Amino acid sequence: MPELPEVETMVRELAAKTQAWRISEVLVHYAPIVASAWESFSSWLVGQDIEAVTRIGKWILFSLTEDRHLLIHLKMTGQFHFDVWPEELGGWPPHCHAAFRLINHAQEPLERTLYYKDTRKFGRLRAFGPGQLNPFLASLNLGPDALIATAQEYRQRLTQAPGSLKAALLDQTVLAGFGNIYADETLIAAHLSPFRKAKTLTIDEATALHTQAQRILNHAIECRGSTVANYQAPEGAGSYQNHHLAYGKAGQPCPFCGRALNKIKVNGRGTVYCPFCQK
DNA sequence: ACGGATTCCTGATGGC
DNA sequence: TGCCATCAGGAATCCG
Repeated sequence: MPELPEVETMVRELAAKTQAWRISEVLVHYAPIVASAWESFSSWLVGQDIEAVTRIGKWILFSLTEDRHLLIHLKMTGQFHFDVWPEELGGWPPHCHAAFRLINHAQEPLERTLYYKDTRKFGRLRAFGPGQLNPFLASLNLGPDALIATAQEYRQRLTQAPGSLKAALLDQTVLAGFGNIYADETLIAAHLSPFRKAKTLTIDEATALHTQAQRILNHAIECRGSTVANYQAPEGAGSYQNHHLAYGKAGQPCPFCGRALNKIKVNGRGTVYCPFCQK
């Protein structure tokens, strides 16, 4: 599922192919994916140039000219790919719900179409006009980015979070970017139990958690993310799933002690951990 | 104030 | 083999 490393990968690949391109036309094939006002959705976007593509936690932000923005959350199965406009394709590609026709005005009439694809249709697209983005972002109340936050910030945020460490890592208002995969991977690498009350983290434990999180998130970005189920970035699948220690490995030996990894539910999320190594 | 269930969705998987 | 139930999960929302 797209978490920080997957979203970061997509953002880099999207930036390379869309930055300085102009949105000339927008089509939406499945209306519920548009979560902002329907009437203004394409009008905020059409005719604007894409100045930057950035990541905010697990959100993807296209910043356009004239203080207009396209903000996307991929949820479970959202992804992007490039192709030609639906009419020229003879219809919509499977599970594609929005199409953005892009032209590069700096060169000869080059054009490409960016498709938003989402099998389970959980993802949402929002367009913002001038002055509208920041109030929305503020309402999300996102914590510091999991990749940028310091060890001290990890400790401050986590020791103020209610509930278990697993719940705290998944809570985007505590730290932004973790999802189920990297929460489990970070916890096992730091030898910390998902059940552990976040408030009880010691300085050393918070430091270890931070160290492992940085190592894992950066390594995962180098691998262009984890491809489990059907995640793909525009340039294809990632490979970090080959480095997973816990996620998807229930019943297999713990990499540290060799005893079987356990799978349980914590706050409704599948959680794989070692009952012996993670304290 | 917390955990838990529910909702949104579809495809993959497992059991019989 | 075929069919139905279950599961997967990000995050909002509601419920106890």
